Amino acid sequence: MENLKKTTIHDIAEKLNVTASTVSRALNGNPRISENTRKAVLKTARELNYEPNQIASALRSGRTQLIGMLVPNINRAFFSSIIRGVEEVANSLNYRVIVSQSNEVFDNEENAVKAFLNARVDGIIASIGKNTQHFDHYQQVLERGLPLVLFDRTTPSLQTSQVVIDDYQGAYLATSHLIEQGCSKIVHFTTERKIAIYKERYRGYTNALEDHGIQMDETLVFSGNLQLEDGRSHTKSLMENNKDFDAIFSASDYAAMGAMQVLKENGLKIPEDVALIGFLNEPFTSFTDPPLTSVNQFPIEMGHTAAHLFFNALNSGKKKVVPKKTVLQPELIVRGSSLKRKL
Amino acid sequence: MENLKKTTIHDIAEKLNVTASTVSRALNGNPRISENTRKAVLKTARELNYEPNQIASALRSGRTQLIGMLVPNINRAFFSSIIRGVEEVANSLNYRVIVSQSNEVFDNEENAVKAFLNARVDGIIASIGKNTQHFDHYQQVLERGLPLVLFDRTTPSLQTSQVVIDDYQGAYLATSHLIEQGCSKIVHFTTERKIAIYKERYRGYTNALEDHGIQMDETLVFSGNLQLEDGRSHTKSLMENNKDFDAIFSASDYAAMGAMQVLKENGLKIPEDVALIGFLNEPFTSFTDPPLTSVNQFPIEMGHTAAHLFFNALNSGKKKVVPKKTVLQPELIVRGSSLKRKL
DNA sequence: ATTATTTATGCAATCGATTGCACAAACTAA
DNA sequence: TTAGTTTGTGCAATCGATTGCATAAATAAT
Repeated sequence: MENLKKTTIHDIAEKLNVTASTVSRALNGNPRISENTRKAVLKTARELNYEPNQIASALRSGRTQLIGMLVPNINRAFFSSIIRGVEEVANSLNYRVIVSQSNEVFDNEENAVKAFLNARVDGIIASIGKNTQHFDHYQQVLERGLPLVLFDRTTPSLQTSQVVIDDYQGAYLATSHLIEQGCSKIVHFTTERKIAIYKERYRGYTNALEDHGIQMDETLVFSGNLQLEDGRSHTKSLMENNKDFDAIFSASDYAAMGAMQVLKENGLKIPEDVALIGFLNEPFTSFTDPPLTSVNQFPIEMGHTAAHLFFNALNSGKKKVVPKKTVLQPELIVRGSSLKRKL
Repeated sequence: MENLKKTTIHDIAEKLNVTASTVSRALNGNPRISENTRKAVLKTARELNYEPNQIASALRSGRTQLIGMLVPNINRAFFSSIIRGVEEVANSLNYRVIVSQSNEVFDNEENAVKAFLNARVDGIIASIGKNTQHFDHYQQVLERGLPLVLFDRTTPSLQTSQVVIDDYQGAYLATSHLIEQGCSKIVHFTTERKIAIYKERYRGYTNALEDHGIQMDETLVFSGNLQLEDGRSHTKSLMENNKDFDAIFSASDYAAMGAMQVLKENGLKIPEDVALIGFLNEPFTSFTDPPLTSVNQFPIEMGHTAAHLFFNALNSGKKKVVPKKTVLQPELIVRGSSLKRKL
């Protein structure tokens, strides 16, 4: 059949009457190898169609050139864009990314991390599951001296680098924008505020109100799962109770979408009767009618940043690096759903 | 510091006064090991917190438990859902998935495949880039005896398993539905029809027209990149030329969305004046106004199928398997953009 | 010309698990 | 009892590349 036998450094060595050590060094650009030998090795390598066996290299050197990447959901635009960002940086440095998803289930998260360690990844980039309460599995990663970078969903329990966007600022911008548009009775959709990011968004919302001298009304805050259905039911409940409100700031685009549907079903005009803002800038937000104002988290850039933090930690070697926390600034993308006054 | 030194089978062996061979066999369930020894090994392994080094195992056994997965774009719902599907199956079998994206650039595709081979993946699952014309890199995969499964974007040039949906059927269903809604002057958005899937959709469109006795009008077929902007410009050109049409069947949801925007901008009612159907059932399709009728490709199921084909090929070992082609049946998801008559 | 230094390469162990073959002990059959 | 099996382990090579240490050859210093 075909030439299935792969060529190794030994084949190259034999052909050139040198040893495998020399070939290895030549290929790795070791300065102790003479220019002539190096050239000969490279030439022969090409001729024999040599391709390094990364597994063998990994075993000996301890570096697999693999990054384990853990996300709650791979098929959500926000996360897949982050993966994309990480990958762009990683691939350019000849690293590969293994992806796993937790589906927000703690056991999956734990298993994925273990599987990564068994696969001997050089480090892990992860976003924590919604229901994760303890972090031993991540702690183990750190104890092995492997780089660990957390993004978006992080925890103060772990002493490690992380990248988040300024959720507070995003919420503050959104709420302020609504106020500037003349709204004052602003509803907020959030979720049980255990996770930092939702806490921060809530804080941004309340502070913006306060800074503009608007009295906060707790009955306008709804807590749920931030899915489409939650947005729908919150809005229905607003209507049924004849609540007086002129804007909704939702911590999620999906819930905002649910609100938009119910508002339209009830003949309310957006943004004239109720202005609407979501969070995350999901791809669909520009396709709704009216297009949905949202907060862009720059997921691809977040991926880039996560990767850079990762390689920083990786290259600093054994010497402990001070964990770095990068906070990206979000951007309010103003669209029709909140723009009452033509600028 | 911490106990950084990982325990190996040698540590277990030493503690039990047996050899590493025995430990290895015990851990792998080799029947030649006595029940007692096996139990002792497992117990000690647990005590010492042993975790197998997959790299060492991979080097010796030649199996890395890694699948290379290549997609054009990871942050597109269709592809990320397929990845999700593959992953679900792979992880349950203790395989990991390395993901790379080609961004439709041939060089990237080639490099990614090479990188996979260097990483010694056990096989590859891929969707071919739009502009890929030759397939040597994939041929090499096959020549090495590695499983290769193609999904969605495939080619007859490669003798290997593949999974696609019945694009013909999807387009036929869509077009027929429009006809049943009373439309007869049906526009089609497509792309240069080199890639099988678009050819098939075109064929489904024309055959449906024919079967319903409608004369095909070539001037109603627009070829472009199927992005939002393409949909917009095609539709504008229709309007400017005062074309007589009552429906659009787009081979992509994005182009359909572009059409929807322009139609609405021109005061046309959807579906009364123009009915509209897309393809892919992107998440946003249910959020547009009116919601966009589309063709569901069942991406997660496609991922499952791809994975199953992969493991079939993998487990059949050296003996050549007959490549299998699985064709999934699509489903027309009827939404407001095409539903003229209330059912 | 002799010693010291640099340069280029080889030697051999190593990473950790797997596996074909050998072999002792225990058991069965004749 | 002796030969023939079966059962359970050990031995040692192997996968392919890396790397600390040794060393021969070439060059520089005295």
